[in-house]
Amino acid sequence: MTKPVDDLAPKTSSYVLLGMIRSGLTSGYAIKQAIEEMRMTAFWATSFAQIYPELAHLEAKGCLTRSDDPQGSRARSAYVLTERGLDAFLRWLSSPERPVMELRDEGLLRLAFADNLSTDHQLALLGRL
Amino acid sequence: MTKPVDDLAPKTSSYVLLGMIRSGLTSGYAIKQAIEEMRMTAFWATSFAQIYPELAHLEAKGCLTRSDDPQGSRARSAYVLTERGLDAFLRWLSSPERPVMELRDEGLLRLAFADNLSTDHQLALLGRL
DNA sequence: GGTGGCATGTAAGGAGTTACATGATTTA
DNA sequence: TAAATCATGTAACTCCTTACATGCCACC
Repeated sequence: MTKPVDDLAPKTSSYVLLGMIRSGLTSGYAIKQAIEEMRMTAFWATSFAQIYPELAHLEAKGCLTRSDDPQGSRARSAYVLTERGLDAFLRWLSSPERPVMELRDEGLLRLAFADNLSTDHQLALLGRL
Repeated sequence: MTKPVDDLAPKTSSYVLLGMIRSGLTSGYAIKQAIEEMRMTAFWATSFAQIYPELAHLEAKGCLTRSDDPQGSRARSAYVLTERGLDAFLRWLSSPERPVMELRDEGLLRLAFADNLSTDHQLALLGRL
């Protein structure tokens, strides 16, 4: 038995990378830029410290192929999807499982405890939301 | 120089506990229940594995005082705020810093990549949001 | 010559999760 | 008597963050 494709990229952040590469972005740096430019950070933030190790990991799992893509004498990597990678990505996209939806809102949390403050401090708190 | 009160409870989840105890809840179990009943999980989730160690930590820092509060022969702990604890809580509540607001929405993420699917799969995806 | 952008990465640690473990009490 | 609820906790792990480190290149 071969392992099911689902195991190749267990965490959602992996699929962000697969999807971005599928969209034609080739380097980690370009992916990070795109995530910010299209304001994907609003509902799925990432960092370089996540992206680069995860690209290596996805390559090791056979979801990506890496190649050198130097700009002059400045090194750059270019990634493309393998068939396995594309397959994993598309399976995730059309997976019937309920998608994760998590919110952490410190403003609402403070609001929930606002009865501990005086009226003017409560107003100030609302202003900071 | 004594340490500033802000250092006593650096993470937001600590203040949830301080606030709940301030509201008159005494045990970790009761706090967890209340968080779920008032649907605070919608914007700030927690678990027992977070609550119990953190209560011990806040006690060690001098923000809480613990006492035995058995129910029959079933053990239970009761916590109350110390002056330091109350002080830390109120400072957090009226802190001028921008409150943290983080969203992780896998549904929106999939939507952002929906152009990789056929029309009927796209519709199915919308149905799963 | 310095600042800012391009490009890739590592180290250390914090915050939170799931799963497990235990035992008493209440309710069906 | 079995299941649900009350009550507390630990172990192992994952994910993610901040801070750091390096070096090239273009522009002013």
